[in-house]
Amino acid sequence: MYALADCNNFFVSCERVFRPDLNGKPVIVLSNNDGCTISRSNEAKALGIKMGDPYFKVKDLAERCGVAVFSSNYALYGDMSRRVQEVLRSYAPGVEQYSIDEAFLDLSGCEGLEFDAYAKAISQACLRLTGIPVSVGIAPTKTLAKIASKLCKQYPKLRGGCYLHRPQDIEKVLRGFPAADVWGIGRRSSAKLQKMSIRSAWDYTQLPETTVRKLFALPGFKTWKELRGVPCIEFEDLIEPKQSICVSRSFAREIDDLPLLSEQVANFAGSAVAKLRKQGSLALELAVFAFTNRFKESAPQTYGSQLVVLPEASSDYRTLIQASLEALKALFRPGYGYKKAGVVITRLVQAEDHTGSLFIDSETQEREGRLSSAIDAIHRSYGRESLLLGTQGDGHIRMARDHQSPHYTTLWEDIPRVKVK
DNA sequence: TCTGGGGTCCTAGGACCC
DNA sequence: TCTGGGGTCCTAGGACCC
Repeated sequence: MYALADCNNFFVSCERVFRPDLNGKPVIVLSNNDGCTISRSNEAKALGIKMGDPYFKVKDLAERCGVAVFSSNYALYGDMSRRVQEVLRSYAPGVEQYSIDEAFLDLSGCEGLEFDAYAKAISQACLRLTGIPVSVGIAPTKTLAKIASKLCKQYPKLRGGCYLHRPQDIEKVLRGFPAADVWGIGRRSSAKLQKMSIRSAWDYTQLPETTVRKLFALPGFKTWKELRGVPCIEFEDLIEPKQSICVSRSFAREIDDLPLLSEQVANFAGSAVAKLRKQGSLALELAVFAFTNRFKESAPQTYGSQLVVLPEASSDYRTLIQASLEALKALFRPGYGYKKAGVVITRLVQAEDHTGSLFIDSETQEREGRLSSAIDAIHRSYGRESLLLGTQGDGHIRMARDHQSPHYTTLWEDIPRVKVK
């Protein structure tokens, strides 16, 4: 058996932990730059605010209906997520953190348990110990566990826990569950199913195997089997190092000059390197991309990306930031207003597995390594923004975040910033 | 005026080999 | 009209997830 623990309206719930006056009221959380709606309370959903709705389109409605609006506060959400995971770990030998607000639990070896009561117990423990409401579904496959957890949100009577295992119950649930809402069936596949008059998850399970394989390939076939109770999506509780790391942002306004854009890109590269170093990897390639505002149809559009193959696998701040600036220079076209840019580092290798090049000056490398480690240490003690390289920006293009809550549970956000040239 | 960010897996097809 | 056959590796892009 697998459990899926899914935090209800997670970002909104995090805000409510410290603002209990907002329980029962409409609340939304916005993406970076206060751009889109990315989390909604049930009351906000009832008002018709959709996932991904641009804020400027729902602002009037929100003001009219007294919706509490928050800018996203990832320091808070990350910390609350960690707390929920901690509770979950006390309930299962294996926990796979699937996303910031979801985790799978491996319940093999727990066969003697009363699973329905267990699901409810996990949910209640999360609420009691973290303040976050969590829906826990238990079923023979991950895909069915996802569905079971969704049922908890639909039916408050389940009190946060649902055990779905008897074939007749599974059939009944799947008959009433839209195929488009199944984990693994996205927009494209839903459209195909729609055309075939396949509406419910049950209809999907009744398609012949060969049809599924042909039309929906291996991923669709796995989903088909999982819905039929045959587990085939593996449980992955080992945290593998990332194969690629991307840091990108939209800007509050368009940027048309290279020096200013360079500062931003240097910042993105710096953040990406910090993540790279944290997982103990080295990068062999780095790419920079930048593009104009695609919603502004009257303005000339451009999209540029540039790859740099590094001479040697590296996790050195200066090397990678330098490379990102060279790439940006190569792709930059004057006369365009860039709205978004990013840095992607790929071809990652683990530092301990890496065989160095015969032709590299190891003394220089050693010095670079010590410098980057010193930067890490300063960041750990005084915050990520306490020390920047001279090429990095100091926040000319501030992100719009007009509604951000305090960082209730984490440090460093108010440390004054020092720029060292 | 104002439209997010960060990942993984799979597959078709191209390049290359003999 | 007819244009060998079979294999591997790599990559870009599609589809999906939150």
